[in-house]
Amino acid sequence: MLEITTIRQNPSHVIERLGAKNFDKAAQAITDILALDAQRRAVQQQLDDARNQNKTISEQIGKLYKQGNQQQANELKQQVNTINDNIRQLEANMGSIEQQLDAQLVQLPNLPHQSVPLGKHPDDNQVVKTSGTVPTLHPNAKPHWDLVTQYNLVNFEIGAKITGSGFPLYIGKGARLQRALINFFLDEAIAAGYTEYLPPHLVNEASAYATGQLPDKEGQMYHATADNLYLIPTAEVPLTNIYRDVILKQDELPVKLTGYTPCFRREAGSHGIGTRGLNRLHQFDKVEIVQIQHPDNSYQALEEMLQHVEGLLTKLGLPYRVLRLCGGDMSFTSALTYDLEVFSAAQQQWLEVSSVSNFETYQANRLKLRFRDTETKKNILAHTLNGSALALARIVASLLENNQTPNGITIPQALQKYTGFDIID
RNA sequence: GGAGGUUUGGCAGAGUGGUCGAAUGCGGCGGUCUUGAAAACCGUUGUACCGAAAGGUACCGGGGGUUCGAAUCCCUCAGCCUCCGCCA
Repeated sequence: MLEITTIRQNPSHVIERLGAKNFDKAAQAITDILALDAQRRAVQQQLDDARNQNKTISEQIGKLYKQGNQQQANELKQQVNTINDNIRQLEANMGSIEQQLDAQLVQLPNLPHQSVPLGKHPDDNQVVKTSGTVPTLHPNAKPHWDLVTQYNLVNFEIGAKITGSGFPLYIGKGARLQRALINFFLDEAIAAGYTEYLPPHLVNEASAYATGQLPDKEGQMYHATADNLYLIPTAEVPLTNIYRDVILKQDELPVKLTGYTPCFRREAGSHGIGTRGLNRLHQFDKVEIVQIQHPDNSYQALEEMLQHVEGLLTKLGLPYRVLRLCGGDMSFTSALTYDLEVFSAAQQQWLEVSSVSNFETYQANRLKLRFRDTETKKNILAHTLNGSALALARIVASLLENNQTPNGITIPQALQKYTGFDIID
């Protein structure tokens, strides 16, 4: 959520930046918000005054009772009753204003960073780098959804029988490859200074709200209604919520966390081309990296995280490209996002395997995640960042496709000590 | 799932209706003393909102209620602890 002070101090800048994110009616929204903000402050002043009167007189009543002066005390009670009627009205007023203000603020997306390219569609994303070479496949090369059947690595039909479509069943070397990738990614993150966590896979409403899944993306999460818990769509939610309502010491920054979790996404309404096989699932595995940073360092940290993910792809020998997302394609909560896509040679398609974002203070504001500035002694909202490092299913898809040979599918060198085998045949 | 207990500031721990935002201790920060450190002593030490400031308001697990007045009484929800049941 944007900070009200930012809006108050520089409304025209906010409107301009919201425009860069293709947010309609930014000017109207900001006008409404400023009006509500002014109302809120005026009403609060009145409320504070009224409460002060209540307190002062109540103290007097206490003293009068001690002196045994019942009659005068009763007179004052009448006065307080009138004040209390006023307080009740002001409170109701205040509640409604705050509700409206909150409803408006929650609808504002984060402001995009200056370097974010303008645009509305994925075509407007900027390719900032392309790396690695696309392999030349043999004549009988197949897309991964055929390979997994040929080598009995994944069975979608049985997954569908057990649960439903989009819940694959990994088998034998297919399952071991998943496990190997998870361990590889976690070890790499630990080596880069991240602390490993194994968080809960269901979260409560407050957590989902704090990282921005609620209220915007309600329908995209699985909801366990009996207990009002949500299945996590990404480890970002539990990992970032570790630091909800926390005030860090400045020297505790940066905080670097990593964790593996399965991720659950309803992906309501998305079917068809580009969703075959492992390309798009309701459940997939992912290792996430999260950083909590001083505002001065967050963009440098973003570049480091990008490099970390690039390093993983390089070690796996996968051709990839880095996109800087345009305003229209970025997530609601992000200020700057890099997407990393690998080229899956048999389906001749770029697959998004990672998204690395700086949220600046947008999440921290909802989380109430701050640090105490050693100089000014003030509590300042921290910057939060996260990235996939990496999402497994699509990595598996491209590994299988790109590394297939007439004799089997080869395992990248870096992964072999984790898999315990070097070929799937 | 059943029964009981508990939830107060960074931590420990008082407070059971009237200057309580909250005693005291520990910890933290600043200072005196010291060659330096420790000890001792003195001071200071929660968060948020409104306000130019003075100052004001809210917060004692969350929400609601009673009262002129609630950390304190009532209702309700949640967390933690103990015992029982069930169970990987």
